[in-house]
Amino acid sequence: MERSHYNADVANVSPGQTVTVAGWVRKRRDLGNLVFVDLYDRSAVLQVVFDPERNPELVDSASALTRETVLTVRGKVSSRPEEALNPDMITGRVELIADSFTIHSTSALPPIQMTGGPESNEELRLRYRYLDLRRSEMFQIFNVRHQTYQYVRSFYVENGFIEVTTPQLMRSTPEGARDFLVPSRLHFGSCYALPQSPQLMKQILMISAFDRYFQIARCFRDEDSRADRQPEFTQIDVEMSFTSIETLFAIHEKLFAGLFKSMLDLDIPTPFRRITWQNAMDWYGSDKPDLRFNMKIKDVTSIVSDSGIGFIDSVAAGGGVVRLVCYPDGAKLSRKQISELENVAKKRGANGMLAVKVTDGETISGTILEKKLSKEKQTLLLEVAEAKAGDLLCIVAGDRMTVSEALGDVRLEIAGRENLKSDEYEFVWVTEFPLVEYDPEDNRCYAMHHPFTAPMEEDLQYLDTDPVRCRAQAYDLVLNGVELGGGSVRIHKPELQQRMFAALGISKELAESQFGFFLEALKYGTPPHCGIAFGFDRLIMILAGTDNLRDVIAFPKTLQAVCLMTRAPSTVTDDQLNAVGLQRKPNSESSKTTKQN
RNA sequence: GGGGACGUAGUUCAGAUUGGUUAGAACGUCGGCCUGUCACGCCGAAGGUCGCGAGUUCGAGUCUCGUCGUCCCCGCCA
Repeated sequence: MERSHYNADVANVSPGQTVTVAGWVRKRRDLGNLVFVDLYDRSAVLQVVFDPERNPELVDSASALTRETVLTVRGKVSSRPEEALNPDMITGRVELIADSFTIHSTSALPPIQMTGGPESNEELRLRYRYLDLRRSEMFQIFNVRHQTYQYVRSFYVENGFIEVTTPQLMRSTPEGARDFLVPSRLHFGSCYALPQSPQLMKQILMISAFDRYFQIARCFRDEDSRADRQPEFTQIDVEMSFTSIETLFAIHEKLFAGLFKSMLDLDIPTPFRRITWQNAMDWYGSDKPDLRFNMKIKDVTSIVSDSGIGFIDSVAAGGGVVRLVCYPDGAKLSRKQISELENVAKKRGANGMLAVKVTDGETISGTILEKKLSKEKQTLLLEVAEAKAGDLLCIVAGDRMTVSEALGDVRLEIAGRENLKSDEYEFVWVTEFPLVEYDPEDNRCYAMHHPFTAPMEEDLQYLDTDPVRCRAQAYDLVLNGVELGGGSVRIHKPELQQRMFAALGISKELAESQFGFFLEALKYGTPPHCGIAFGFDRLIMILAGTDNLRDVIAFPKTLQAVCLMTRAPSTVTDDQLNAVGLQRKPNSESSKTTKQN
């Protein structure tokens, strides 16, 4: 008895026909002699009827059909009586009159909530992931994921990209995230590293004349997890030769507009907006601005300085800035609510936040600003802030970066509280990222994107003397405050690559020993190329409408990077360790690991 | 590495401020009844190391300390 139809398809079968369906029992409703069984498969729920007038010999045995029993049922499709139609079910106009059924296996009582009611807690869901994934909500998410794989693949194929699989066992390289190491039996004491991304391999494919490459690649980073970060994740990885940022942007605008049309039936306008990194920081206090609402940060340094307000004057004298966001109708806030808002700013490093109520369109009240600032300057301040009566000005003073980031968080907090975010999907390219970042602890610069990113032509002059001043030909694609992906034009000349390493304080010797193979490759005719990579899991989160990254990964890890279903990672035997030349260290760290197993 | 929240029947939660009889509810499970249910209904029953371990106390789900686990944030994540 093999399945002839998925449950959902039975809705379209004409009554009287015999079908065979298979699935799991969701629920049995025993009305005495009349028994209904909800059978579900990945497509839908179908009501199976055991009726003493129509299949008397089966009614008794239907009592065995408890929750999550697996069975195949053959029966006749029947139209439901008028009064028994169920418009909430795909199959609600029909039901299956069972002729015979086979129980394949029964189920222990499921330890998680399978349907209806409040969802079980995530710890249990992850431990019993196979049951969790059996829930239709979860299947829907993975169907979205599946369709997105297919859409993305065919899009790149249609646009002349070739899919190449790059190795999972790679060479460990310095810079960037911590590597997951894979010790080797054949090379006693040596380790492979799992790729943080296929970065160097895809550039090398450009050197190999592949011209347009893509891959849906697995990546691994041994760093602490977050709500939107897993140690193991998937990215759409792309590289292109002999082309421009303009073309790369255009192709990917087409990809995302098409994908969102296909998946969500949404018309995303193209081209996407663009904003430089500096403007994103100044206006939105973030390198991944959420443009679903406006509320730009405004600079008022020149208006409020020299007003005899101590902390402001000293900030301005020290080269700092005074900036604000205007909280629409925020004057209504209680002292406590304002203090909570101030804490948001403080958490991001601000020393404090001045909250100023706008009494009418022209004056402010309740703070030192009212006393110290002239009428004209108050009016000017409100003009710049674009404030109206009843608004609240949230003012922060300090160095430019701290103020931006603090107000960026305040801006998001206000939008969250007041529900200011529209339902739109606001894509934006953030461009001209800084090339490097100075790290005072290590007294050196680190690449903001990665060390193979090309500086902007006009900033090349600063590369050797003042690299922090260089902007990079690097870009991110941001959607509603989520970083979807990022990329850059790469360095394709060995000399420039050497200068870049020097700017990062990486000696010739170190560069040679760590990236020698790549520097060598660059010598053999490297085309100009650029690329980008997108976080596939985050994209699925948005398409599936979930805010939990673990929901879009079939078998995810917890924040502690543990798989609750398999209990990975586990300790291994001394024999296994010996084989690869490793020895257990008898300290508290290793005994901690032992306890988990 | 640091900060915060949580952990009580199979599940979701109350009970914790103010320590005190036998730790409750709903859903689920099991048994009985029920021929058009689809959150079926009605009657009944079972089901608890209160995460774990110490401590304070005559007495701890409740207070203290430690520990384990999950989540969220900072650091970290080119």
